[in-house]
Amino acid sequence: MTTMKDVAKHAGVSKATVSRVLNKKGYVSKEAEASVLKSIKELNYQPNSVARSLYHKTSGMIALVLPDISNPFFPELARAVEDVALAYGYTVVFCNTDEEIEKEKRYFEALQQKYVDGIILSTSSQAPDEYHKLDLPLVALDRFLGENIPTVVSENKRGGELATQHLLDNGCKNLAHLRGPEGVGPAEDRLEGFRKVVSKEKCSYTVRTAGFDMERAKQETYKLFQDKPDIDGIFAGSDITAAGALHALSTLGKKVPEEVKVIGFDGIPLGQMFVPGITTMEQSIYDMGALAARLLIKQIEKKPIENYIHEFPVHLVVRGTTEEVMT
Amino acid sequence: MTTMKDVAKHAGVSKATVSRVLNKKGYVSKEAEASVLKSIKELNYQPNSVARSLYHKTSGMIALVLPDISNPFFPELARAVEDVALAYGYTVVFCNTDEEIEKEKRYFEALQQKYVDGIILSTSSQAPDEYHKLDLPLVALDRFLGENIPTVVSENKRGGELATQHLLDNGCKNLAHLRGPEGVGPAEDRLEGFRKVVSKEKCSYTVRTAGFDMERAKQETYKLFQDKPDIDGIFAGSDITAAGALHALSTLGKKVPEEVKVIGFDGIPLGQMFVPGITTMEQSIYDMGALAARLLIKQIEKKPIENYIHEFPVHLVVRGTTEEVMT
DNA sequence: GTATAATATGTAACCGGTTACATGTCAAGA
DNA sequence: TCTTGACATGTAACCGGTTACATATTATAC
Repeated sequence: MTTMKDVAKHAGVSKATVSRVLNKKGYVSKEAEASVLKSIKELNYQPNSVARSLYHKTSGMIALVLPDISNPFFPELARAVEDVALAYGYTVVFCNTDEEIEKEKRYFEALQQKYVDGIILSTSSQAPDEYHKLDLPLVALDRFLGENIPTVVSENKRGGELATQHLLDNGCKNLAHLRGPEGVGPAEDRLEGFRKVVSKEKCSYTVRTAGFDMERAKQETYKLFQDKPDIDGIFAGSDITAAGALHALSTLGKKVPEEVKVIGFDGIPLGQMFVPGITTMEQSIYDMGALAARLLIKQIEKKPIENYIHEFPVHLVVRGTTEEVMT
Repeated sequence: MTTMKDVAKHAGVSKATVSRVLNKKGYVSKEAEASVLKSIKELNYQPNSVARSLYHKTSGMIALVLPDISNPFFPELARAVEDVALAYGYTVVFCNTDEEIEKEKRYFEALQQKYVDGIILSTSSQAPDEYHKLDLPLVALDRFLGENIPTVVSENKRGGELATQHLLDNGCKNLAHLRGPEGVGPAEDRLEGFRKVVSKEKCSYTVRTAGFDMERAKQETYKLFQDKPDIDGIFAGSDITAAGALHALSTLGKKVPEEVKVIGFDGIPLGQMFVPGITTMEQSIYDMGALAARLLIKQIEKKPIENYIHEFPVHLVVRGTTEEVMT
């Protein structure tokens, strides 16, 4: 590896001058600059970013902390973050916490020691205070961590309302909501939306906790129909949950959408791969990830942030599980 | 941030002694050690890994270079890599190249400047020589890059054979293979397996390129049945491709598995979420990722590697798209 | 009792950049 | 002609660790 010293010697100048050329800072004569640039080329010099980090106390790295990249909701988010990061010259480190506090803490320690410039959090295991203690630029993505942390979320409550309304509009009389994990913001908000609509419309309903897990959703659906065989509309807390429900319904011999209608949430690609396609409340997953990354980089670069809460609209995407549509 | 200097002062020793305590290297008296440890606690000192990196020319980071994390094959792989990395104290940086040489090159530059300790490559855009020039520990994952680069792959050819044979065993007479992208190793190997069986069995067959893309697979399937309406068995190059085919078949009104049987490849979770479940050649995705990470770390830590080529067996998982099974 | 080895610790250089500061040149302005 | 400031460049300290080397003390051996 050629270092700045080598370049300096080769160009017949001091390290300082080389540095000035590289950073376009301070005064450098045309001749010196030309000479340095030539030497850089000839020696194929690449500045060492670790040395730079040490001095500047920044690393050009941002971390993406999420529960589990193999949950299909996250890859697209991660992809968006990485695309934006790349465009701005940042590198993305990713951390799967499985929502375990211990793992999260270990990551935070390691990340701080590496001078990561900021963190995007899609988990919420710890108390908000902990996050502030980090004294690092943060962005909350798909979670809410506190007033003064920039936040990017979907209109989950409204989505819950719209999804529920969609079932009712399609003639469902007995609704079930397979809700996401307790304590997880978006899941709570979707439930709230569901509650709001069913109580206003005074229709019969039930709520079961299915996490965001396909297998569990399947089991809960079996139980659900054991208890309440007349359910004709299911609002699943996620598309994965919907897939689980559809599985169970298929086994139970219930026809979708004729006998039971199902709507999911998220708008992950899985939904349109399914046959029939899963009706869902689509989130702008990629855009959310991209915005989160941009908000983080803004903070890192000390640029002002106008809004702290960014709520993305959700869109009803009607597919085969609620209406018989042409494919 | 407290530094070693602070700790040294507080403990009444020199930086060198603090370093010795931290690294358990060289001679340190019991008293000095106790004093240093106490100071470390009291000052809540955390060593700065950037400074350490600068001296050691290593970073404790490994990079995972893949085409696109939002391709459902990769999240599980990434997860496995990250799990192992975490266990060994490494951090994972991830890089989506979209199989573009330019992107890949930019990443490599950035990674070298950051002293990444090694790279796991699930892409193959560049010529093998380029990879050797890096002079960094490498592991090829799901791709073959050269004899002397440790490689972790599935038995793709054998998988192709087994999948094809499974269709024949189930009575298919007119086969189609929706092959993966040209030039991509696993896709070529699966095709080779397909060819081997169909030519031996002398059955009618056709091959279409569908990439690993659902929409394209759908379109190719439409075209396929336009040309050859009597196709009764489809070997899709990936589960995503299979999903696309199933979509098209549903639209075409072809009954699966009665009229047409479909088998995919990969064993991604999508397959079992589907109704009917997608029969597939299952790869040990997680195990492959985990092994790749271990092989990389072995190289980084200069431990001997016994085998350079690791071929994981594939397993036929029979689901609803080839046989009518109980769910 | 002296040579020798093991133990203990500090000093300073180094990793590869960045930059405050000192110094020097040269041209414009008084 | 002398002052002043823009321009140019080098020296050295610094970021926060690590370690070769020097030095000092104590224990062991002969």
